[in-house]
Amino acid sequence: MTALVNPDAMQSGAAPITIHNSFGKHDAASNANIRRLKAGETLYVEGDSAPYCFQVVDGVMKEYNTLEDGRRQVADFYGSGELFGISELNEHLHTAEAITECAIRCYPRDAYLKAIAGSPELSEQFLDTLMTRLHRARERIVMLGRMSAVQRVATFLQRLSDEQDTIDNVQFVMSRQDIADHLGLTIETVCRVLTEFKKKHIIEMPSARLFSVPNIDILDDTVHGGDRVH
Amino acid sequence: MTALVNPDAMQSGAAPITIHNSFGKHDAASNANIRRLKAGETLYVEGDSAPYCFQVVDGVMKEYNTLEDGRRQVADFYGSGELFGISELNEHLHTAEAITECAIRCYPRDAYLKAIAGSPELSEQFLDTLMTRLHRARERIVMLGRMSAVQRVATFLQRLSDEQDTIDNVQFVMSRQDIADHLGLTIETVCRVLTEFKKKHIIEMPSARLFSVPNIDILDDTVHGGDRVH
DNA sequence: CGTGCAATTGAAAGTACTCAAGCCACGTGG
DNA sequence: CCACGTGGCTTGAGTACTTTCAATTGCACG
Repeated sequence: MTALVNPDAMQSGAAPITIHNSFGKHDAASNANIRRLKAGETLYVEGDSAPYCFQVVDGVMKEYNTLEDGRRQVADFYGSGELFGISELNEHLHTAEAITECAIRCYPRDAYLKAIAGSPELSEQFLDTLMTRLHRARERIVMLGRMSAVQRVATFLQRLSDEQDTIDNVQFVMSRQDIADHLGLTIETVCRVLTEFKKKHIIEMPSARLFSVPNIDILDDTVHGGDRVH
Repeated sequence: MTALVNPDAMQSGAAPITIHNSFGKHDAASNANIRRLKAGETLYVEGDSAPYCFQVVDGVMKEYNTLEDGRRQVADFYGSGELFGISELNEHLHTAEAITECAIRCYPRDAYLKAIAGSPELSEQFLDTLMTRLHRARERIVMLGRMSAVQRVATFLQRLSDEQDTIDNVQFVMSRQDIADHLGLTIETVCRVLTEFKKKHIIEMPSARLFSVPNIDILDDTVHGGDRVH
């Protein structure tokens, strides 16, 4: 897994959304500086020029788009170790905002690309990251295009559970609104589905920001054909 | 119309879905072989190992996923010049099928990756392709997550029109089913939206597989706030 | 001139959305 | 210490949009 500047970042269990990686040992980090953000603070906005690439050291970030009429679509969430803002051609295509308090490492893009060009190993790592991103994006396309609200929420719960590597007291790091904007639903629908899950004992929710999964298989079924059944 | 291998491919306006490129001059093509597919034929299936990367020489391909219950999601369409099946880590995550008769260049993946590693220029091109794919995917995420059926279809018509670089007699290369599966709609909804557009004179449809756009701006409005208005 | 598949249309049902109100935890100030 | 205001979450009622199911039409082909 990803080792980081700040060894704590990983163990602390603080970072609910996992990983991927990074520059590994290679020390392009030398000329990178750390930026700290409060929850809700914006790192860059859609249309900004993109002189830096970023990596989450600690905390959770989200990247999203806003439509004319104010509807939002959250492209992805990034947790400790993950790179983001890397695939920009010239300008940022999303807005990046801190969900929790964050520490972000900023790599000057030029140096970064040069480092990649110079090292086949680094280059491979980078390609890997990019490909993985593409796969994630495509999974989301399937979800948004062809899955019901119930399936989307169930899938999302799975993801959180996987990333936090537990079944008990999994945290919702982000607000209902963020979840809704990520899943292409409204906040109300997300709520309703969650209470439906509670009623069916698919999950327990000791508080609004925590859930447990008594039986993973049932959640799994829900992700797959679980609704649709009449 | 569709033209071919030859230089024409791009200029002729033949390839209905355009864009992007390829290995350029670099001759990794030397040890690549051409494979011909009939319409409807499958090049690879989700889960296949992925020893090759592909490039459309002529025709149009689609890549899609199938869910347990048979619902499909078309990830993307690829026209002349476009690379596909490139971002696979180990195995194919989609099924690739010919929509029209196709000629496909197949690059052995190893040679291909080696070529990339060896040439910074090639590597850059490849990165570029990958990034552009990611952007496309993310645009689709916004579409699927936050746009109405009307907006999705309008966006799709724009894309076709752009790619074929004309406003008159733009071709639907793919079936209604493919369009529906791409836009996350049903075939019926696609039809209804199209006839709605006809009635509103946003488009004309001399035949089921052709349309013209008398006034681009109206289509544009439709893509943006055009519905939602009460 | 059938046959068969693709596209279109209609009617009914369902799912998710909108708008609106209620709830709850928490922090502030009286 | 408790009333009050705030923000995030939940619930309810009604509606709008899409889907589902079921025909029907259109068109290419033998």
